[in-house]
Amino acid sequence: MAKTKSECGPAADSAAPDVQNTPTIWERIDAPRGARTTLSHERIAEAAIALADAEGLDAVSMRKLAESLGVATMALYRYVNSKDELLELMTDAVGTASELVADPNDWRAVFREAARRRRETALAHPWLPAAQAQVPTSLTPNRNLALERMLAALEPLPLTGDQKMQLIRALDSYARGAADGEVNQRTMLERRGYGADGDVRLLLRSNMQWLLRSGRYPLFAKLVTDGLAPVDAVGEFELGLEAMLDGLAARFGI
Amino acid sequence: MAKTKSECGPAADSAAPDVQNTPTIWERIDAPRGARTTLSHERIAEAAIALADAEGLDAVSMRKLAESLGVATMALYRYVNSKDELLELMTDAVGTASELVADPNDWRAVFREAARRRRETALAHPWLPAAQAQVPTSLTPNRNLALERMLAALEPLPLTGDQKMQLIRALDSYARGAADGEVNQRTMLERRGYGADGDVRLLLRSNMQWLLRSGRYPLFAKLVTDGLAPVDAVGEFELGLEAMLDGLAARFGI
DNA sequence: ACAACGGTGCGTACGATGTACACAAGGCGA
DNA sequence: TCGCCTTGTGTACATCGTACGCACCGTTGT
Repeated sequence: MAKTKSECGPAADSAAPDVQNTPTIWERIDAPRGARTTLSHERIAEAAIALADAEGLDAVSMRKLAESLGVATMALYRYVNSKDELLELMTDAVGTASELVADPNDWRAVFREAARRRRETALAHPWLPAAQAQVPTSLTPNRNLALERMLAALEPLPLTGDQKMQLIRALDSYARGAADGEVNQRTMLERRGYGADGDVRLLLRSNMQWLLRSGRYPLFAKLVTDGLAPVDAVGEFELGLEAMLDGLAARFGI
Repeated sequence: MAKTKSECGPAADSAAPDVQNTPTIWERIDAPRGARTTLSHERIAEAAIALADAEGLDAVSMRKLAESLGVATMALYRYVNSKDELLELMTDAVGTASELVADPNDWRAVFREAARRRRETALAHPWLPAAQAQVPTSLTPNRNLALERMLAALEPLPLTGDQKMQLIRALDSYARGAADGEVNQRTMLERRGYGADGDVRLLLRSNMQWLLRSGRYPLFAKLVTDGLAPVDAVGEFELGLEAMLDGLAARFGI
């Protein structure tokens, strides 16, 4: 994206500290708005998410979104500076943290919950990984909330601030990778004609011809023909999650 | 994407086994081609990657790519059925596995190498995560090669095929998440005007106003004002990696 | 040597997209 | 009630992916 027409000519000195001072959408979003409020950031995000859930991320165009809101296309631009910002809005909005069930003092329970939530959100909104990859974001309200909760859980432990962040980022890396991977796989299954909750082995089977013909992957081929059990997605996610938690706990002595 | 004009009308029965038999590009790619070969999959992938590296993924349009190859736009479509397939080509081509240095019998060394390679590839081609998210792929030649190598490393161990796959996927999840996260962060830094290898704390500083004004993230705010050390990206990646390896090894008793 | 044929590259055209810009309209403070 | 600033509208343009039909050429069968 970033197809702004003006390309910002002579190029902004990329070393200057206060250059690029464009406030993020999150700083603008809380400002009170004037008259005639038929639209709102919330309504826009909600409609966009509904559209993406129903017809995929590609279907989320400014025109279609505006139409689904009963509004002219350009009206959206009073709330969003670019489509990228719309995506930012969407990725934040799907992560509304709702109530937490984990014991806030049990850090492993809190981390587990955060990881599971991330996975579930991604599976519920399969366009999420693509949106996040297209519009790099962190420091978004809901992500910060999750961060804050994890920091709270680590509060009683004897860790430096840097260590806490390392812990959180490591866990987050796993959760992100696992969630994205799973979405990836489901999307692939769907595109190839099997339902999103089909069996991965169907995919393997349909591509086996090519796999076997080039004898380049003998071990993998053997594995496939010997027969793999159906993948237990939740179980596998939990396994990696526990492995990561164990490994981190051991490494930090907690 | 997937903007094919014909939308495939009456809808293909999504349960039928041999429906959607469109061969992947990987099955077509090895077929011998006829006359006048000014183009090739390799040349196309190479040029596309160069373009993406130089000007970002958005700059990779069929027109620009064709121009950079000194060829008409539509010529590309003799090698690629859609832009999605071009992205598939690109994501596979950046992963050319080159020589392996790890002792092929030391599974941890092999896994480490695979994870590091993944991270390095993503950092060298920051558009990769976006491309992968946009066009779900696995079963691509180079990814299968990596898989094969890991399977080989696990060969001497007393594990079932399913366990091997679990091990590999868990490790891959971490590597993927960590790499994507790092790329994400660098891209953000760049967009905000700090160089890609700038300090994350600059980003925090520039958004602190908003963070502090809403007193919603007290712990995080405290962390930031107390001062965080500059992030050691490699060290942090390695830490999570070792934690994951330890945790997995323990869990599988290997 | 030559003809024909199938694979290769080209040019044009169309619908859709993001968004710049100038204008209309509608609610709030004076 | 009047003005004014904010919100919503309409039009226009560059660019995108790609369908379609034609031109070209290397190979192969005679």
